[in-house]
Amino acid sequence: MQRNILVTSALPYANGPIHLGHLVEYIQTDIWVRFQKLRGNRCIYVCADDAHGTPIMLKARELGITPEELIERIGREHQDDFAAFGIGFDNYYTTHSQENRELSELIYERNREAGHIDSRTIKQAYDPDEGMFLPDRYIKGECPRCGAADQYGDSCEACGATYTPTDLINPVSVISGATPEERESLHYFFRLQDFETMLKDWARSGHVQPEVANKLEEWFQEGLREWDISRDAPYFGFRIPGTEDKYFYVWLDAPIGYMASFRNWCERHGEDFDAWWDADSDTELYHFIGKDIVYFHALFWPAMLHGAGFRKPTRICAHGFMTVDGAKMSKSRGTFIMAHTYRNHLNPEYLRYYMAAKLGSNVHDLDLNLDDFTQRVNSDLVGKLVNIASRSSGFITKRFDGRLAGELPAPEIYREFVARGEQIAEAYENREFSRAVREIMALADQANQYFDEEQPWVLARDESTLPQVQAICTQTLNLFRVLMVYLKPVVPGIAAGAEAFLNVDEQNWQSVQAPLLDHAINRFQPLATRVERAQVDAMIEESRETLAPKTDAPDTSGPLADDPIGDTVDIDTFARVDLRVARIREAARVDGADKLLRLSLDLGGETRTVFAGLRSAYAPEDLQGRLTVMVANLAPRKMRFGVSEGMVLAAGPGGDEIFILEPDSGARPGMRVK
RNA sequence: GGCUACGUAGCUCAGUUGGUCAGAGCAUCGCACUCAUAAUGCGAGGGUCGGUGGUUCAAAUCCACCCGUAGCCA
Repeated sequence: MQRNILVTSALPYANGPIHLGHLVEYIQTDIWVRFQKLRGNRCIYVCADDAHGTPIMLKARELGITPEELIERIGREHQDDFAAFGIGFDNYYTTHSQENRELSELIYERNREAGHIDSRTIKQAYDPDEGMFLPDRYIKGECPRCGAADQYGDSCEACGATYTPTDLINPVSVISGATPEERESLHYFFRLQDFETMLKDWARSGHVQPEVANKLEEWFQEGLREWDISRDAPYFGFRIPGTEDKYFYVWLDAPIGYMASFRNWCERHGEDFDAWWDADSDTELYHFIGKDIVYFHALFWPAMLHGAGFRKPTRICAHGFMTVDGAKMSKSRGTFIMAHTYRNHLNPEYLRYYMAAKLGSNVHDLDLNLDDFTQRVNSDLVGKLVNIASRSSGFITKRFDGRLAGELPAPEIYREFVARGEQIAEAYENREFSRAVREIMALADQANQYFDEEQPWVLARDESTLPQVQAICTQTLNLFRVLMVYLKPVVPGIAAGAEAFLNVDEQNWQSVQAPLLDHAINRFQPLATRVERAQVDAMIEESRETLAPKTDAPDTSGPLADDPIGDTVDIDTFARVDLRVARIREAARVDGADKLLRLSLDLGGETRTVFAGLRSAYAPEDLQGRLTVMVANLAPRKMRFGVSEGMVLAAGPGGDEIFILEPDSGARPGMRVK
């Protein structure tokens, strides 16, 4: 029976380009969708740009254009990248659409009528210069617990404390630099707690992965709380009906964007939208998302839908993040790779294959190991798979005028290949792509073994055994055809090349039931070429050049824009800061502190203990023995872990981008820096 | 800090309910072959399954604690 399946990927935010981390999700989703279509199911894949919110409003202002112009421009870039990676959306739309406005209002109104919306006045930080309320991430100040400078309004990256912006010491608006005031404002809330019973039942009945269900259990135990769904003007989004200056929070209309994109598709294809979204619809709804947005998709989203009388998702499929060579993607290391940079150097089909070879149905992170990538693509795709056609087609073309034999010499092997298709299909269906790829490659090994055992190149030397050569190659090419169909969801481009070579129409899962016999094929041309490590290196180099912190002209989005040069000070003020060269004698992690390292600094006659927030960027052993610069006359500060007797100088925004200062060779501990 | 996961050969990963579970691919080494994009086939070496305790006749597999890694804390 044909299934009707609606599939979504999370909406990319319209303020920056697509990178390899994004692509894990779109490639995973696309493989599943292509598999469903290949199996003969009706599967519609929709997505959209997530176009609303404060960051987009501010980014547009920074660029001197309207938000509409910004999201239009970014949307085009996104779609261009997706097309290059073979992501076959049935519809790609934007959340800034009439359909989305109508559906957002409808879902809100229905929930409000059912009593699931509250409103009340809350206090919030307000930027008097900009005339706007400030999200937590747009306020910075000193951590109230450990005193670390330059921390965001919601949590401290140095000590991990969480708090509200009003707790910050010396808070400033990131936008204007003004000191935020506390002001009152009326906000609207979605009563998530009304849906507790329904959500528990839903979460426990197989709609999410086990790991996700565990996480949801934890949230249930903490108790569900209402969710603030409104934001004050100015805001780029949809105004809440019945208000003058309140807007829907971007996360309210983002998932509704899935519906809106689908409605847009329905209108253009004459499809009945309601049949897919009514509470009792028998269609399936799959959402592929990253593990970071489970809360929105497995709690808020089903609750909102339920409250508005719509159907709930069939399945939430969460995946992990991508790392490169075992570490978080890093701009300075060149491993923060944009989709566009990748395709300047490498074939997108290879990334699809590599990801498929490592993706399971779990939420584990996926590591792109660059050496492994190169070897795996060359070995599996070129050496094993494509090689089957390459090594057998020459005989057919040269000796038999491109014609396959009339029957298979080993039909039992062919039947086994066909039979194995069900296990492979099951793996695809359960999103166990790595298992599917393993099975396909095991069959590819079998095909190569068959060819080796039969030794057609020996038989070709004798006229009398020539018919056997044709039979063997016919068998081998038929095995190749089966394998290409099985791998078609992963590498659609290579599969299309194989179809052209085999001179057949577009293949589907059923096509392999009957072998290709007494049939003319085309001359073989390389369907995939080997990857050279130099290509990978060139890609990394380009990433580094494009994204590493720049030192030249001021950039509208560079460090100077984010953190403008401070007020002028006179030389005497500066001279009061006593900077000294110090050697790092010891560096060690601090138990209980995620961000800190304990450093023993030799000042040439005196040793100081300093706690520095370097752990996210440096391993202790990398620091030992190095020279650096410290503030030697900073007042000691008592911390939870001991007293810090100074401060080490470092640059960078944080995370893995922290760079300690190091004097030129020849400097000795204790020397003054001036 | 709390929580959710993860830590198995040099690398990337499989290992359903505890009992041929110590495996695969790649890499390395040897042999064979020459049809093929130096591709393929056969074979070999390599791991006290993060650490320490515990439960059990039996643990990579269950429990506790510790170490390391990632993410979440609305």
